[in-house]
Amino acid sequence: MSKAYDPAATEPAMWSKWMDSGAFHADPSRVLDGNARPYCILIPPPNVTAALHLGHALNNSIQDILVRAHRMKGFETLWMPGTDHAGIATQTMVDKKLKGEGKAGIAEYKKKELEGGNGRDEFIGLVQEFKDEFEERITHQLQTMGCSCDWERQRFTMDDICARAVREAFFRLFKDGLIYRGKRLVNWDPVTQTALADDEVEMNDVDGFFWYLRYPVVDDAGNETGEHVTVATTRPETYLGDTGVAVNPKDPNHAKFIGKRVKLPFVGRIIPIIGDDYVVMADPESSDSKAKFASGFLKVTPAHDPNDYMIGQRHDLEMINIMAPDASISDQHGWDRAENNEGGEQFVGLSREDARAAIEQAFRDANLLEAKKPHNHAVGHSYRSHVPVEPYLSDQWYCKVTDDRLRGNAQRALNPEQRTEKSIKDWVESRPKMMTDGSNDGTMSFYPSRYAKTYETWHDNLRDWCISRQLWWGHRIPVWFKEYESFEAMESESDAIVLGWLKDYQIVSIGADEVAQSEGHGDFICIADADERAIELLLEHGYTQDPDVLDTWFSSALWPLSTMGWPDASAAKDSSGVADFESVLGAFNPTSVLCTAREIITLWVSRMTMFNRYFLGQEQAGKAPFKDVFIHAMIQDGEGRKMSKSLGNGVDPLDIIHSHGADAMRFTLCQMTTQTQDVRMPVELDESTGKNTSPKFDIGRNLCNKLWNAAKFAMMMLEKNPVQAGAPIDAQELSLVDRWMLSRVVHATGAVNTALRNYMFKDYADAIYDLLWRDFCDWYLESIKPTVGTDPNQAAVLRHVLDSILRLMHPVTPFITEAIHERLSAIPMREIEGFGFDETKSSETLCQSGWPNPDQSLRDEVAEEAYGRMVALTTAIREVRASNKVPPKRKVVLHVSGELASDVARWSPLVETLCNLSEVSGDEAPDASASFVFEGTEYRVSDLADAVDASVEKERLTNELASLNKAISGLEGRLSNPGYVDKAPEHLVNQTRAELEQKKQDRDSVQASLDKLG
RNA sequence: GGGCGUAUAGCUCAGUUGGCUAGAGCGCUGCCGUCACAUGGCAGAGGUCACUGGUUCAAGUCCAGUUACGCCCA
Repeated sequence: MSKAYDPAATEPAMWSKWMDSGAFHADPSRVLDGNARPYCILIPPPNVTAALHLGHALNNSIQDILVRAHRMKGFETLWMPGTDHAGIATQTMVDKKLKGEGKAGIAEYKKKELEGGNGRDEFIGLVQEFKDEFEERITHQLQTMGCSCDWERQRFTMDDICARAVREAFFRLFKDGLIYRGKRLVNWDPVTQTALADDEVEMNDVDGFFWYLRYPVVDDAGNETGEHVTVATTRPETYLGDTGVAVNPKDPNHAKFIGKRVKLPFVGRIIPIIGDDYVVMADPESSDSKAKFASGFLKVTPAHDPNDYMIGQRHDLEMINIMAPDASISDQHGWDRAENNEGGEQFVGLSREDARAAIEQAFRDANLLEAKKPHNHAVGHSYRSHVPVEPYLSDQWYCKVTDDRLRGNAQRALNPEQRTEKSIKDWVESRPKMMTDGSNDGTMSFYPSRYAKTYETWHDNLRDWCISRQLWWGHRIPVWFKEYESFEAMESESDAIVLGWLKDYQIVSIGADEVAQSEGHGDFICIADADERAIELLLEHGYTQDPDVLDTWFSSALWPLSTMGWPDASAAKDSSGVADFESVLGAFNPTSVLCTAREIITLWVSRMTMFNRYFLGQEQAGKAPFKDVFIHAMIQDGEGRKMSKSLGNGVDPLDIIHSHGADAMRFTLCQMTTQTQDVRMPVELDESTGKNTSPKFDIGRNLCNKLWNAAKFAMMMLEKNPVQAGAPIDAQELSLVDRWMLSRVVHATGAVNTALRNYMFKDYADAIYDLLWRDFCDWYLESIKPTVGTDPNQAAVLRHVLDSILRLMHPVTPFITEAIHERLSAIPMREIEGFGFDETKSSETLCQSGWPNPDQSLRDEVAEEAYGRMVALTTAIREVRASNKVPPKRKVVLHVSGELASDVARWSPLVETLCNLSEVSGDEAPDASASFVFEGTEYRVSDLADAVDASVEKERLTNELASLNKAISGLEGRLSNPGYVDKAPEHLVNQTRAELEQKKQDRDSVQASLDKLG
């Protein structure tokens, strides 16, 4: 074995070994036949927009830890891999990339499409290429990290199997009335020209203004009365679409205006003044900025502001859209300028920014601008194009997630212990059927539990989900539309034409409910599957497919279903060639745990829960798609900033693997995964490679090197003194150090199991770090050096312990442990009673070997106590050696008598080895010796050097005396407090008394040594 | 404005149900070229646990408030 561990020479070979052995392929039949318990994790599919960064590395490392540990524990384990098409992100990225290369961007392809060309398909082809490239790159990254996914089952959210799930889901929701079309205000991105979901909007603070505009009051005949009202607004350009002015009816100063009318300057439109509680009354003294800046009059623009929209609904105000899709002022999209024009044309065609300036100027010139005050406020921006989002009236498809069948079931999925008191109360009152036996409710838990609250409150404030996107890259909405001349024509024709041909379909006709505000008459037909003939027929009869695509999260929400072949697993089997596809859903849904970051709770966790429960339910809702949801920390750079390309602080996992190795990266990330919400990773630029790195990964690299060398040494010893065959060894008959080491293995196994069960990844890392480094290397290997070459039982213990360490470490450092195991497995083993492993599925690989399974009762407290005393003695001797500057190589004499002398003799040769003693003597120490205190008694070491420096010795003892006196007075203080003696638990009081006694003895011994020095 | 989180050694973080003389790794200091490992070993220095009150025999830990920072939602 090489002197240092070389990951680059090891990792590819181990990966091939795993792939060849088929170790990662899950067999659902073993679950369905009752031969194994299932363990399943769905990968949060990374976007194909970019390569993975360290956040993904962390996310996937912990999944792999869980998956590998459970595989070794004998679970039938499936880790489902895949990637996400990430609609708007990928489309934008490709557009940018094309432009950057001087090629035609999406605008050109849109033009081509409008002109009757094939622009859409051509552009999608380019995105497809981009996706292929990144899918491959991401897959390569995951595999290089060692991710033990079932790679034969890899999915992509837009592949055929996922597409079938999307169509089926859309159809069923459509048929069940949970998808509807509505003309609503959406978050409109004027650059990408698509609607955005609420959570795709980022709130940014901007320095803006409040403008105070004066609107003249008019009489019944429309003539100005000379009065004015002043509205306060942050968006003066929207005044072109005002259809009312609102006043709070409780407003003592302004309520009298209710019922009057005003005329919009230049526009000429006469609009009513209405009363509405929403309006904030003016209060210049208020600390609330709304009241401080308010004038008491609120301009109401229902087509361009969500709050105004609601006011408009309440008061039946007109909705007038004054903008084109690019957010320029337009009189072609709802504003009939001809009606009462008094100069409004001057603003038409201007961008919203220019219009704002022009309107300010026009009002100022007409003496209608009362004031303009600076104001910092939050403005929604597109998370993609980063421009302010425009509330915009448009026809969109909505998913009625507020329906109890979706929202209610997502809420009810939550473990009742994690619900707040209030919600449990509501639950009982409003939903009496909840939590009855077999309801499938209450099975999902968050780790850490505080995230349950995020989940809960998000649902409380939920609004219907706008699922259509005006994009090209995504699942095309499976709805075909035809407009008819009249309602009668539609009824007679469409029924006759369509009903005869389509087997499974759903029609929603305009003129019914949600679509009432749309103009004209027409049918929206949704068909159940992609029956080519049916689509042809629809096209032949003048139907056209909706040009929009679905929000990416619609397909992501189906991930637990689509990856498992729902709704048609036999079709999935045929198209994928994976023979056992039909058994997967039954065996592995619900999955065991979802590992993700907190920003995803609302976007994804909730929606998967809704869909899984809805689509897998019959009379009652189905099960939640996972039992546990583990939310891990987000990685930030050293300054607490998110890692991002623009900041240049991102780190590619492959760079870390290159410099430190995959295991080192995984271990470090595991150790960083505490229960906090952010972890910091100081990033350094390596000048020699031009790549980002972080010294934090040294810890993992060092650990791997330590393991490598310890294993090298251990195996060298085992070759010298091979394990001898024989009956299982009774641990009680072993030497102290062997019993101690075995006990440490029992302890560590318990700690590891507990840590993993509770998703405490740092605890897992620390447990194996301590086991390997502190217990095994620092103490065990050092202790056995003189005996392991000759003691056959010790060889058996060493063989066993190293094996156990490899197994416990394998989930986090799979490559190096697999490589060492390859050599170790050639060395014979002898059983030690009670220290078994779980059943090994295939002894060919460590990754399929059984997990250590010692009975926790085998923890040897006696050995741990005795060895602990030996360690304490060793430490005391080392300390006195160090403070007297004894060279490490110098052998010294230990003088002990009484009980300790027999202890040391019994422990021999541990103390001699660990402290480098030439002899243990029962004789009185010579004057040239140094003292130390152990368990309240003074002992001495001699032959330290040619002479002992008395002043150094004196200083050390004086310091020790001071610290002992401090401790004694603290303990005495505690014991002299009657409250403590009376109220504290008895064992603690006794413990304190014993401690005080010990310290006093220690102090007396130290004092005696000092006195001797004079 | 509402919610969540964080504040402990120079740095990155642990610290379960209150029992602590507050821990780990890195970094720092000293010694060590030693035959598993210098990616190492031994020893050491370093902390008013953000602040102010409160509860308690006992507070890093529980409660209230303050300050600073971060995230999410309006």
